[in-house]
Amino acid sequence: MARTSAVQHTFISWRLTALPRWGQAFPSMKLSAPGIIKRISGRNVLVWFELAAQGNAAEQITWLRMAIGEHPFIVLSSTPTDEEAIQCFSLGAKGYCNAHSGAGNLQSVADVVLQGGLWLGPSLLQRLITATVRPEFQPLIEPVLLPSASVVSRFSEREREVAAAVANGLSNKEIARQLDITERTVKAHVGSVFEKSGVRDRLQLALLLNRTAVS
Amino acid sequence: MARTSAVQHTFISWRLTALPRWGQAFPSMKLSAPGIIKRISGRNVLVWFELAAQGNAAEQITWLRMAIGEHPFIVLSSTPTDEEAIQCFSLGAKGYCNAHSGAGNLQSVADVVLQGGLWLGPSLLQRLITATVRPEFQPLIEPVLLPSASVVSRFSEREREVAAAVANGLSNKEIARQLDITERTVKAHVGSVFEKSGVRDRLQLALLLNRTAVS
DNA sequence: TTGCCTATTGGACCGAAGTACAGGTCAGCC
DNA sequence: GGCTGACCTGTACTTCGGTCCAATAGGCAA
Repeated sequence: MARTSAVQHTFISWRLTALPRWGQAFPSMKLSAPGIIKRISGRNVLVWFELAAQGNAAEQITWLRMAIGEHPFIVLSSTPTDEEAIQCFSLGAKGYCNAHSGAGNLQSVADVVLQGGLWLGPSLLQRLITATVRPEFQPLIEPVLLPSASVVSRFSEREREVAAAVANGLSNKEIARQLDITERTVKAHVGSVFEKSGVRDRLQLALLLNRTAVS
Repeated sequence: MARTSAVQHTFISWRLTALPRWGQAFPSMKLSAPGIIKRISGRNVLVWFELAAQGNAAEQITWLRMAIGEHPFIVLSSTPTDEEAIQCFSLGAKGYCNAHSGAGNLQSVADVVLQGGLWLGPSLLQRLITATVRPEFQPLIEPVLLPSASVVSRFSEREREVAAAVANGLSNKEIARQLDITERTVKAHVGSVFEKSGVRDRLQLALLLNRTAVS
């Protein structure tokens, strides 16, 4: 719960009434008005965006995304509905919850999102479950959990094997033993995997393949 | 139910004993051994992957994904558990079910997945439902994507910050810049984080915090 | 005050990771 | 036959990661 400390929480809202609650959840938070978002910099930024009651959600979020770039964002709605939630997720939101949620709740949401998850909220989750029985609903989690298949497809057989090993945390020496080749050869494969996937080291590769990374 | 006809079902398993059952469910199915998956081509492909009893699931799936690319896959386990299911879903599985399921059951699973849904299985589904109804349970997705809360809770503030940075793939030098401290100090924090969480290097830490493989 | 924890830093050290340059075999293809 | 790509290995080198042995300083509690 405390791990949110390194994160810059930026709330974007017209209202100020919820400010104390937000401040309680994240002491280091910042507040911006929707009209005057400046370029948000830094690595660990989490944006909380409260939908204006009037106006449609899609328009507001499209606009928001242009303002904040690639930072993950969570949508707060004072009149949440499942339809609106789905709309938000399809526009890239990482979370959707009631604007009147308490501090503890917000922290939970943040924790989940910062770990790369989606925060659905109980109601929508219920529907998602229903959807496993009633297939007419569209997938929700799909876009999040999927892999970087496009990158991997360019690996050779051997490269795939070493990449998988790296993604599981093995050292070069261990991979060498496992595949019964020289550590030197492992390095060669690892190197070309880096090149093909455009990462700089094994950690980033692991994050990429495990679909976690942010950078 | 009918729409499964156009789909290429590919089963990947060491065992052959279940073959008749699978063939009954999907007459046009194909079988591959895990060691020799060739590039799977075609549009409508659904991959069924049976976990080997020994060896961890994460490793097998990471490997699988690299072999099959973007095709959706369903994991079959002869000893299914909720924990393993969760692990599979977080690695991109579209379904998780008992390897001994009957033909009719498999067809249901296929239907759901082909409609874009997720097949959770009754036990996990039950857990999700319970959690949505009884709010005193912690957020659902949390235990899934979230961490080793027990480990993290023993970190100090600073250690949490550097741990988070490491988990996001930053180098010591970058972390130092970001936190405005010496690289030497970063090393100190990183070191004590390793000790507290019992991992040997930053890659394993990243995997641990991101809740992926363990090996 | 004394002790403990935390944060900070230094220097030295060593092994792992990654790169540059150079080779070698083997298969398929024009 | 030449060409190409995947695979394998070697030497040598630089950089990074991680550890050991220190030290200083602030906060907090017995």
